Amino acid sequence: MSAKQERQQKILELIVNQPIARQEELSTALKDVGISTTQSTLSKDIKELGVVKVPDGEGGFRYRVPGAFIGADRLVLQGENLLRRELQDFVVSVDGVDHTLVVKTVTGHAQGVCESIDQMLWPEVVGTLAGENTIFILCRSPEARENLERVIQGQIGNTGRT
Amino acid sequence: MSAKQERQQKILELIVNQPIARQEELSTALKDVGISTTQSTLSKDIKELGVVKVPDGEGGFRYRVPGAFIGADRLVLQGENLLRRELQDFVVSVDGVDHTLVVKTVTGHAQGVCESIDQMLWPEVVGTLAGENTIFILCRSPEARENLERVIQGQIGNTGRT
DNA sequence: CAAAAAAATGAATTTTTATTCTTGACTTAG
DNA sequence: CTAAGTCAAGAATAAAAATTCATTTTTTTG
Repeated sequence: MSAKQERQQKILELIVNQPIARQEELSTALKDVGISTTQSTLSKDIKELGVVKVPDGEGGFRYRVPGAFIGADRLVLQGENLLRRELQDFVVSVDGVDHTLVVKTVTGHAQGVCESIDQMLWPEVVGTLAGENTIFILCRSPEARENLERVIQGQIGNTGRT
Repeated sequence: MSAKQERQQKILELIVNQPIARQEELSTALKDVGISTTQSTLSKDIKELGVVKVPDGEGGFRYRVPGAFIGADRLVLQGENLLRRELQDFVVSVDGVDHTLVVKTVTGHAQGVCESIDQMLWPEVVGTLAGENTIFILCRSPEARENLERVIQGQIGNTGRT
């Protein structure tokens, strides 16, 4: 596991388990765990990981991993993070015409990927249907389809891995 | 409806329907709709609304309303926003001891509020149980309970309304 | 193994966002 | 009606986060 991967993994763990409001704080927390890095790098990590700064309802802020929870001892992905992984790992191709986007996956994974896509509740998505290795995504407009296509293509390319 | 409410409503609409990356952009978009305000005010609105800036997967950012989608023509709340509304509208009292938090609601709404609490996937929550007007929330520790209690109390107080 | 290419990193900087502080409008109690 | 209090808003500022650019490290490939 590369240094980057280790750091990013640790970032997720720290963020899930304690309220961290600023990147500097995160830097300090990482230092306590023996990982020393700069705000600059953390900003990039945070972007790659899809980590997000949310109002905590007490007048402050807190970084959150949208959809990650601690299962039996392991950090389990959900939502955007899960989807990103799925897209990276299982998607074979993305294509589409007019209102409809067609995503092909490794056989057996269309249902799973589709489920995650549904859960994103993208406003531009009207409905989805998955077979064994193909997903149809009906979008509100051809432009919406293009957008979504671009987003998914982006996720596939931009792995955040080493 | 106060000016503030109108503005905040419009902010949600704009953010859901178009990619907005910066508060200045939002300011411009609002101006186009006849609402003129400053970045300063938008920062406060965004915090109150729980709106969040997320990486868009294409190298940029976009503001999102965590869990809001367009139902049949109306903006429908979900997730944090729904929960906030529910807490504001239905919660009667919040109390607790040791690991367990007890939330009382208007009769008939415990299930609904509990559902939203579950969906938040708060790491500090071990499990929940709802009756008709009472929710039990079992937390990982008494401290976690205190935190959660504070968060919920905060939401109840901090209405974001006028 | 060496050279070339790609990726990762941090320092410095720019950009963006949050907050503070002040002012003015509106509300309420006396 | 007026004073005290609350709320909303913006200007200025402080704080935080993103980006650029130069450098180093790692990986790939010949």
